Amino acid sequence: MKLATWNVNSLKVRLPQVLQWLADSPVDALCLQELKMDQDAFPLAEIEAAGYRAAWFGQKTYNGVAILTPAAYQLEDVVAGIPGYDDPQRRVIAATINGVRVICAYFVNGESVDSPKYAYKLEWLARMEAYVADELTRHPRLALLGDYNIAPEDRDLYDPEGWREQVLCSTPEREAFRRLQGLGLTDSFRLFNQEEKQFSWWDYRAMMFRRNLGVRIDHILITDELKARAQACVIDKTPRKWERPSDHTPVVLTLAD
DNA sequence: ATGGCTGTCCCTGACAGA
Repeated sequence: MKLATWNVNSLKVRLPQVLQWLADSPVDALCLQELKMDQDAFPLAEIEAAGYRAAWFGQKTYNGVAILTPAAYQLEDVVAGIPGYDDPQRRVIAATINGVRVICAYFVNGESVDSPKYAYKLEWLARMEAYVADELTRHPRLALLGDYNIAPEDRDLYDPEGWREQVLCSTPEREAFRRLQGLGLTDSFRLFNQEEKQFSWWDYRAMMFRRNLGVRIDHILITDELKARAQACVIDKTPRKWERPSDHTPVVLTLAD
C-alpha cells in the first residue's frame, strides 16, 4: 500500500500534473493541499475518469484539501475539518482507506513569528494535536500526511543559521511537532533517510530548486502498527522539474500489505 | 535586496505563500 502527500498550489493549474503523476506512480491514497478552489469547482469528473474517487473540502482562493483513492477502494468515515473547532479555513480532511485512517492536513504557515497568523498557527497546532490524540484512541493504523509548514530539525533547512527561530522552525513550532511524535507517531521519512538537505519545498525565486536550497516541511507521520509495515519513504522530485510546477513536491510512503 | 516567483481575485495591484 502506498500513501502520498502533495501540496499542489492550485488544483486548477496542477490537475494535469496530478493525473500524470498518478499514471506514472499509482498510490492508494493521495493527500492534496492548497486546492485553492471552491467546493463546487472540484474536478471530480476528470479524477473519476482517471480511475480514482475523492473526498475534498474546498475553499475559494485559499487552502482546500482532498484525499484521492483508486475506485477499487472506498473512502469510509469521511470527516472534514477538525471536529469541535470552528475554523473558517478549510485545512483538514480524513477518511479510512483499506483499514488505514488517513488524515490530510494543510498546516497554517504563520507568515512570521511576530504575526497574528503565527498565533493562529500555534492555536491551530494545539487543536490538531487534540484531534489526532482523539483519533488515535480509535485508529491504531493512522497516518497524518500533509504540508506541516514545520521543518523539524536543522538538517531540514538549507540555511539553519539564517533561519534560526524563524517561522517554520521556531522552538514553539518544533515543540508542537515533537508533541505529535509524542502521541506515538513517527516521521516515516527519517526511518529510511538520515541525510541533510532532503527537501520537499523550494522557493520559486532565485533558482532555489536548481541550487537545492529548500526546506523539508511535507511529512508523513505514522503509528507503530504502520511503522512495522513501512518499507520506504521517498521525496519524489520529478514533478518539481516539470513545466509550471508546484513549489512543493510529493512525498510517498510504501507499506507492506 | 521589505528584493527574487506564482496563483488568485468583481484582476493591471494587493495579498498570500514559506
